[in-house]
Amino acid sequence: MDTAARPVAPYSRVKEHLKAGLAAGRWRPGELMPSEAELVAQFGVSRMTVHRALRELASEGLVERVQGVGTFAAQLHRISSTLTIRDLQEEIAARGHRHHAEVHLQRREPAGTGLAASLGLAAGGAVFHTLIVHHENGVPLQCEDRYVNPAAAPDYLGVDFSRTTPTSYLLEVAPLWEAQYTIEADRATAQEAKLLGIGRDEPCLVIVRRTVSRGVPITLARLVHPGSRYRLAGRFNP
Amino acid sequence: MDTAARPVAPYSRVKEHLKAGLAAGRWRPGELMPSEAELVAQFGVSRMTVHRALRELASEGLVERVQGVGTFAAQLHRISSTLTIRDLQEEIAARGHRHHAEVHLQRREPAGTGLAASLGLAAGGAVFHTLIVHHENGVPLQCEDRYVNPAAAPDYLGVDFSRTTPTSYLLEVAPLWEAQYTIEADRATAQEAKLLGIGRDEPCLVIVRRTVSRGVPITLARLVHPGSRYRLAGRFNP
DNA sequence: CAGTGGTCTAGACCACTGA
DNA sequence: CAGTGGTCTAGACCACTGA
Repeated sequence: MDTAARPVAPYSRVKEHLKAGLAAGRWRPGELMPSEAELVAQFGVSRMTVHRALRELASEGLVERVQGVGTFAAQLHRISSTLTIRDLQEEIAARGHRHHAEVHLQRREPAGTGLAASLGLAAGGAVFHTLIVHHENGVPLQCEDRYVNPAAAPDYLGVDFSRTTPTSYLLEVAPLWEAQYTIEADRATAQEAKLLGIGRDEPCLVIVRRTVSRGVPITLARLVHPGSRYRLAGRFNP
Repeated sequence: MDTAARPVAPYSRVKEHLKAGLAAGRWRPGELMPSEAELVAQFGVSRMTVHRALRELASEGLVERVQGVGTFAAQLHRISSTLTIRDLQEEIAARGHRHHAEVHLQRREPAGTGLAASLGLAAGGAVFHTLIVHHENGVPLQCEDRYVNPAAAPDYLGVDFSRTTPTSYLLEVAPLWEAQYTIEADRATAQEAKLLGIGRDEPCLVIVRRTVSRGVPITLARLVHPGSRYRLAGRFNP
């Protein structure tokens, strides 16, 4: 047990002091806060130290800084949250449950116009397509309909997706990526309902995700989950 | 137009260099990366400068640092995304549309056991309850069923929620807060379906959010959106 | 022109790790 | 004990803003 109180770093003291002031409403949103020079005098620390405290508050969205003008309490009406999304296989394993995947489709196809545009392919170019159903303890949890840019993952069709997941494989092939996604409630298609073993009317949580790595589109995926079996959880931490 | 190429800050150059290396797979997840001293020699900058670059990469989750040991390429299997949630009224206004709210309920009630526990109230204590339907251009978009801790917002029952939203009001009363939430697809209750003007079978996106400010529970809200009218969007930025 | 924040340096002391 | 990262300082130069 580490009960020995570690001395708090000065930059952290400054940061917590300002945070507490913001929490107490000492500065209204948009109001001018103390300058670096004032904080230097108040805390008796160097300017680099208060600068770090303020820079971190800015990156957390708690204050806004304008060069030549000053530091302002942030408007808190835009709130960004953290939604941690893990690889499904890993997530199921972490619950101590058994994961298995049924691969229903894994082939090359000609890409339709919209799909080609979305993946940056020439019109009518080939695209890789997989359709995989993921099970947790034998119960279908996710229907993963995925298109992959062949240039980004040329060996995609040879991978055994009963052993690894496309997400995990693509993360290895294209290590750093960005993604945009939408989350909505919708019905499953007839095929998805059949694969998931649910009724046509059952609400599903549908995530559509487009992934880009170093400017190159990698993959477009539609992930359909029975609403009764899956939910997302997250937290705000302004 | 600011086409005059602003000189890139040295800490930023170091950071981008390491980022590019990670993107190119120069270091596999878990692998040891160059030390601060090596980067100082390589780039000819001071240690504070490379330290800042590495600290920012660590806070973005791209590297992991262990004092006394070194800096390692991060495992990228846990990905956290940014989901920006704005006040609904503001979001609708930003689309250039008209927002209006129907207040169906605004009263004090005895809290049930589970609710009292969730809001940190004594069993059987009073709780504030509002039921509000938000419309975009006259179409019901969100049914907001909300319970509020009276201690946190004593004047809540006197607020005119046809003019402001509970979210916006509570942000003013309790400026800094944290929230946990879940997102799922479900059916609306009979009452919600009626208020939203949808069928009992229509899939809905349901967000349940519990908010805490300075350790004090503030509010518990169930936000129900017709799946056909609302979706969430976000992006990953690892 | 005074005041603001953005950044960098060269040096320092420290805690921690593993050989 | 050598090497690592965590932090701080005192000073500097700069870009930018608004009076």
